[in-house]
Amino acid sequence: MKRNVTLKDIATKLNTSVMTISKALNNHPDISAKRKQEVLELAASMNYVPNAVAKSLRNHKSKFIAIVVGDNSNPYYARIIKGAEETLSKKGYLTLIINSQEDPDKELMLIDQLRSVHIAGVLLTPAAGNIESAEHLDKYGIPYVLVNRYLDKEKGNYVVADDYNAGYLAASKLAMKKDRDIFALWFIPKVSTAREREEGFIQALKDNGIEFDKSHIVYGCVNHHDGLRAMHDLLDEFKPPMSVICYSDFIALGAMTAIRERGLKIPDDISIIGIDDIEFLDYSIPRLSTIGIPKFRLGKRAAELLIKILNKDPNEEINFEHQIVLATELIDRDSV
Amino acid sequence: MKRNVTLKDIATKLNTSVMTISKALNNHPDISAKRKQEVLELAASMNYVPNAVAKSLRNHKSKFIAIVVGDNSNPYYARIIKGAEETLSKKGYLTLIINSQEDPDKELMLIDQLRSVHIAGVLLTPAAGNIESAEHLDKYGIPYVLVNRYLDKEKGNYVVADDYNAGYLAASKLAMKKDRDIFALWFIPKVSTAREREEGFIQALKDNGIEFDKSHIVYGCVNHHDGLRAMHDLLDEFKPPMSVICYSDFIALGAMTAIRERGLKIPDDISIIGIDDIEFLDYSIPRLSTIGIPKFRLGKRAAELLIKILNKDPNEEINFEHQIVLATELIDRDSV
DNA sequence: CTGAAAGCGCTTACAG
DNA sequence: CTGAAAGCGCTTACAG
Repeated sequence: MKRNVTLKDIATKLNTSVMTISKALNNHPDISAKRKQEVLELAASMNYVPNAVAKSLRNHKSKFIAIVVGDNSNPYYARIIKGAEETLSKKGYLTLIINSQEDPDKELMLIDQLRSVHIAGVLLTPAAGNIESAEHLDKYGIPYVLVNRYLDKEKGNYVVADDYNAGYLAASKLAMKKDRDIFALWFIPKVSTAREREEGFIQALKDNGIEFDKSHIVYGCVNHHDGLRAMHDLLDEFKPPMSVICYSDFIALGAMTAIRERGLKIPDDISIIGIDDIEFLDYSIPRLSTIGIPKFRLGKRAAELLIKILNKDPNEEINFEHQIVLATELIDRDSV
Repeated sequence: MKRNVTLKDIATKLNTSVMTISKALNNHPDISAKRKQEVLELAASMNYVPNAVAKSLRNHKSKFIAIVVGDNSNPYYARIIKGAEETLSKKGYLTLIINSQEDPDKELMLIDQLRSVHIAGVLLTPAAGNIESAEHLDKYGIPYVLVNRYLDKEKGNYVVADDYNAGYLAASKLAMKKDRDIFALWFIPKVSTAREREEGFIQALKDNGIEFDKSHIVYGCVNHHDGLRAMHDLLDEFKPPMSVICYSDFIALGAMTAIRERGLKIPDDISIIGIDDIEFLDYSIPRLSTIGIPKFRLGKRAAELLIKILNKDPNEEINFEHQIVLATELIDRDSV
């Protein structure tokens, strides 16, 4: 690694002090216009870049922001990350990506590792509803914003989608098919998105005069493989016509495959709806009806909120909290 | 941000010097076992974490590695990132994610920004064949490994897939359908993957006694939207039956949609094959035949190579280069 | 085996 | 407007 140009190098060339250079470069008022001009030009010609590490050591803060998700290659998280990265990068922050693999222990370990790097802040999607990571961040005074999932609906800073409404809209759509029983392929109930979506869909059914049979919900579906298996299990036990509401598009994708493998037709035999609006499922056959979750904006808004918190006047008395809930919408295609 | 525990805090409690603490914590030989034990216990009980920023300033190196890609939310890159992150994280490195948006200017700017943070190394997928970013990294002495695309086949450190073979395999498969002309929906030729895949497919056709008509290749397809539009254009001009080789699965996805919109059948009217093996296309109808690119391993191997370079003995005379090419394979499904 | 000195590159507070 | 001093937390020599 070659040595970078430092303030001292510039000062030496100009026969002046490091302080003068620092002031010129940082728009300090106590500097003559002439000096400033001179310094700026030389610095540029020498390809000077400030040493962020030294700054960080001196100021106890950095330009690093970590985003913690289950898996960056899950298209859902990938879009959230993109939204966050774009905003952060524009504001001069660098984005650290941390995959928790939905493992609370791993997540906690990684969060602790962040303590050592003067991280400016964290965007956190808590693994499996894990509350400890957030507690550690609080304990060490690292600012953070929860994204996608909240831990306590009434507390802290978070940006989530209106998951209750997502569940409500999905079930309302299915409720229109009066001739079929309703089943649900679901995620792990510990997570806020799973609980909210479930409450929403049960309420929607109630509002449509349908009492949901609690034994018709299959928990523990994480990915499309689970959706496939769970749908087959369902079809072993129950007969079409039926309706299926899926916690996620990926689960729906697996379920659709199972339905096809059984030689059944969508939506003739089985109506199915997903949630998330994963882009490429617009290309499935039939095109999957789903609920749009603004993934990119989830990341973007969370990043904006975090930056706002970081720039907050430290003398400001009110320790404000922001609980932002983004709207969700029905994307009605051909599977219901 | 609360103040973290420092060496000095520990030293004060133990009535000794900072140096002794540092030595105890870093397995320095010059320290008594008793002292060491004592320090280790106290440090743990005080929740001490070393200040990586101070270390970095002192040692001129950090634990940050940046991965530069076009778009982290593209499933192709997302898997490469995952492979890299997993390896880096295991070795104690933190992964910075940088989206170039395939814009060479933006990429260059971001790379320059990395100079300021004592970055340990970079994994680079050069935007649109941009050579400047790599030159800057060379200039500033920042170690890097190219991933997915190379700049000069004979030079530098890179990990790529055998794209020539990918093109060769895809075209060989299509060549079996003797009754139809072959067309290609392609990416930008500046990029090594595009050139290699093209050379491979043309050679395969030659080996099958087919002279490829150069006017049958449509360049400039980046995503599925382009694939859709390009396929429609093709169908305006040419009549099925025909075969289409697509630079990527995403382009193929768009093309398949266009074909469906025209009321044509795959593979009866049109044979189509992709490259990349994007996971969910296993669920398309019909299931897309494609060429498997080991995306995860691309990221993993590149990360491993970079770490090897970083840990290389600086006195070692030979400045070794590694040009790693990972095998690709036909994934034969139902679209040809 | 222990520790005082110097320095990584920068900025804050202060003196001139 | 200019600059000498001190310090952020650590480690590399080096002296005892």
